Amino acid sequence: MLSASIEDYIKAIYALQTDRETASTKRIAERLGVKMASVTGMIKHLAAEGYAKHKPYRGAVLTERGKRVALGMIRRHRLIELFLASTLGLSWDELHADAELLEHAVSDRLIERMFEYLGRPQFDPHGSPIPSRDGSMTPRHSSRLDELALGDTGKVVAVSGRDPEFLRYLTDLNLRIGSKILVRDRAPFNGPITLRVGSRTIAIGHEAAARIRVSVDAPTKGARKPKPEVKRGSRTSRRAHKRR
Amino acid sequence: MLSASIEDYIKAIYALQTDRETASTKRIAERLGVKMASVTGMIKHLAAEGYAKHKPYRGAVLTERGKRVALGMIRRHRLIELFLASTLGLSWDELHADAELLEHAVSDRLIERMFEYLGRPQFDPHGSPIPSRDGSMTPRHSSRLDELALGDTGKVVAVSGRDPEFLRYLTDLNLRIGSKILVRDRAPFNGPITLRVGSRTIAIGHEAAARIRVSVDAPTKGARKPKPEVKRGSRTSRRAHKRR
DNA sequence: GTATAAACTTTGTCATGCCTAAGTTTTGTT
DNA sequence: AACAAAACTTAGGCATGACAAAGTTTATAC
Ligand SMILES: [Mn+2]
Ligand SMILES: [Mn+2]
Ligand SMILES: [Mn+2]
Ligand SMILES: [Mn+2]
Repeated sequence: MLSASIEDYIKAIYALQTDRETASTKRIAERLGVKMASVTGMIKHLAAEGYAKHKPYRGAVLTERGKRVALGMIRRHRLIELFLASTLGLSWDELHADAELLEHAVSDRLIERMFEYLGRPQFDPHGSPIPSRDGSMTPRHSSRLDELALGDTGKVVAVSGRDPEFLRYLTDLNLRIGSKILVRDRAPFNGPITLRVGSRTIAIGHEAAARIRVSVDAPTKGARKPKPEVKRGSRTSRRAHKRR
Repeated sequence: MLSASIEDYIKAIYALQTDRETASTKRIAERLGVKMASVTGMIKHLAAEGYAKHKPYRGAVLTERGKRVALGMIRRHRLIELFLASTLGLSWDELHADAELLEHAVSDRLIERMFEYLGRPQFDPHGSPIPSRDGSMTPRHSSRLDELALGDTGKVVAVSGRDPEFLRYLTDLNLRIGSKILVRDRAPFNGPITLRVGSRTIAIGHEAAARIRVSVDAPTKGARKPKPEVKRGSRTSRRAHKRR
């Protein structure tokens, strides 16, 4: 059995090597809250055990074996978050810390029971895909909110950061998974983005917007991109979504 | 924060000192699956931290502080078992092993959410009382099944051992929490006890019967004790222990 | 191209929690 | 009382996983 530490290191390397090609010692250390010396030691251990390859002074990369472990842990983590949200009604900002510990303690049997109980779900409460038992994930065509064009409409499908403060901030703004949005204005120089969310108009920083993933509606034929700050009728979206 | 090991040691000492006055090194070691030398070391550590008193060559006794920890852990353990049974529908033989690990990983916040979700329950799926936040437990007036008299009727309210084999055996016999039983026969020399359970008649060993707690019905005025279904039933076991 | 800074590794140390082997105390015979 | 067995403690060691300090490599600045 792998220790909780090892599982967390593997998860961290996986997450980091997903943007960049490789996970640097420094970033792993930051993510896990340990010193770089400890990371070097663990990378060597992981390499010795066949979970990762160590390129000295160049960081770590997971082997196939390591990736399998990582996806297994992500599956557990996300199922646990969804399970806690579904049963105890925890809000999305309360989930991560508990899941981070429980992922190492919940038995495989329990995980599979949760999976069935939840109806074989595809996504967790943050909109992230839940890897299947064999490690495949349903990908989703979505855009970063900060990259939408003026007038675009869409629906929030996922949020990256797991910082509770950030998630509560989004909740305050009425932004949650499924929220419909319309881009009203985009200030230049990485300035704030103004959105229509439900009946409210909000401004959100570039930083935050980049952490929000949106599925953009296909433009309706004949629909004009609305001019910014202009009063408009109801937004036209071809697709009939359940409305609120 | 206390380590999982320490929490398990404290729980073990609590359980052991509840029968006997004191928890011996040997029995703690057996219960936790470690060697006696390890137990001695840990007892000294617990004593140094104020959770227990060590009487060398005489075992360990928890301090008030230690007892508080023990009751807290028992509360967690039992709430987790009930929560898993209620949500995922795990049967009583599947609960203990998972709870034994989860009790160390679930946050206080989650425990309290479970407590509310479950409607502030008093008993776990094995019928054991769940300590309240302040450490008090609802006691229950019940008798060991092996001490019932011939003709007694009652309801199963709790089962001690947590061995899955044993619990599945009881399930096969139709014995679960709430099952109504009637004592049909008691063989002498610690022999089997014959019971009516629902519409079935079963025989259960003395050993097993001692692990089953029953709340005995008050005898109805005018009700006859049914005759044991033995023809030559006169070598009757001595009836009535502590009754009435 | 050299100097400095940043990233990284190596070495040695420490706390936990377990074990084996050896020694001590208690208990149970006879 | 005397001896053996059982229960227990002590001493020494090992694995894990963290850290600090010191040394090395790579990147950046001038
Ligand atoms: Mn999470
Ligand atoms: Mn974790
Ligand atoms: Mn249990
Ligand atoms: Mn435990």
